[in-house]
Amino acid sequence: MTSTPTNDPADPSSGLPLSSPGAAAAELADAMTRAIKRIRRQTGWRLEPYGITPGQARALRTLAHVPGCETPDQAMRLSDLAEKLHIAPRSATTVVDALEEAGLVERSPDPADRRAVRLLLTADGRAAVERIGRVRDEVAQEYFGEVSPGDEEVLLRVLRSAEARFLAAGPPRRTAPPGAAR
Amino acid sequence: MTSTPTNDPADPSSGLPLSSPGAAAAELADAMTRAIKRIRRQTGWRLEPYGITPGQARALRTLAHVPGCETPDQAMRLSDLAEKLHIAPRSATTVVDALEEAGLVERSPDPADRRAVRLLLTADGRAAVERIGRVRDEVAQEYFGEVSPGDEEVLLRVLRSAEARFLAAGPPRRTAPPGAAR
DNA sequence: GCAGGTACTGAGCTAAGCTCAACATATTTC
DNA sequence: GAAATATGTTGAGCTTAGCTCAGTACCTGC
Repeated sequence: MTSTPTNDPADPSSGLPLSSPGAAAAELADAMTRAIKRIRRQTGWRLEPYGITPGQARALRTLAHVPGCETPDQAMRLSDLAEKLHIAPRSATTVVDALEEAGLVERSPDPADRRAVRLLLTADGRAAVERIGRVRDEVAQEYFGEVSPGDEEVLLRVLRSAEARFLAAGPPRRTAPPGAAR
Repeated sequence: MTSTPTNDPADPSSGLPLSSPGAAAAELADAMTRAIKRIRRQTGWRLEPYGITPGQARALRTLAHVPGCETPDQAMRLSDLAEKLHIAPRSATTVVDALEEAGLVERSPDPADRRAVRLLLTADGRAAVERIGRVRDEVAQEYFGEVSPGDEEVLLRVLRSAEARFLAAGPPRRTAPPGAAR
């Protein structure tokens, strides 16, 4: 076995010879991608019987995340929701339409800006959020439950610091770099 | 720490006293979800100038992943690709149509089964795979580059063992549990 | 040598996004 | 205070990535 430091990424399930400097990091990303994909799939399946789609679950969790999510002067606006979900405001309208139809949120006029709409969780909405949380915890527990507390702490620390560094690096760029027009 | 099992849905972006048994695991899952989302977004943006969509990148990587991916008797069949991508065979047809149109793969008759089609990477396809790999490594490196080798090892070990346990637990169930029809 | 299964594809559908334009309301400017 | 401009939401219509169902070509077991 060679002892060169930066190759042999320990084949994940077979493998090409990888040697580029980010290969180990990429493997980390791949492993996380697989884990997350499975967790999301499971979670989606388990919420299906309740008529909650993954998109709705995301939206509800996002809405519930803001402290005063039941009072018309603190709850999110539709455009805030859109931004948080990384979708266009117009798309958020459709999401909210469905949630309102299902009785999980309520559009309420913003007392301070009559153009805007505040999105209040209904009682059913809160129940749904709780159910989502339970399912999410349950699935995550099944997947990561055997991880030792120490390892868990390492993971969280690493993920948080990577996240912080990423966020500190400024807003993510979306436009293509200059030279590379296809 | 209260021991009531089901309250405090625990906001995902700051550490709080967590109450439900899977909450810490769920936080791990959330942190990974955010990381992966950012990485995928970045990767997608950086491949855009080359006209490679995320779906194509996934398909190409999957195809390239099999050893004899250039010889008509070892390369993947369309149905294998579908299975690996978790999409219906009919949808794989469309994906492959696009890849073939772009000159990245070639449909080749299976010498052993004239119903089947083998998907060969063209030279351009191999170049694309390499580009994808480079971009992926680059992005992952930017995100996880500062993680110490020791931590990296912990992460990989944990992810792999969780994955192994999950896979060992049998094929994931897709059907809803009996009682809960909505 | 044919009955029934398997591999792919054509036609047509859905879900979840998008843009563009319209409308009502806010805010700023003169 | 009226006009111009900006902002929050929605209607109409499009795109993308998936789906099912049915059809055709091929394989295999009897």
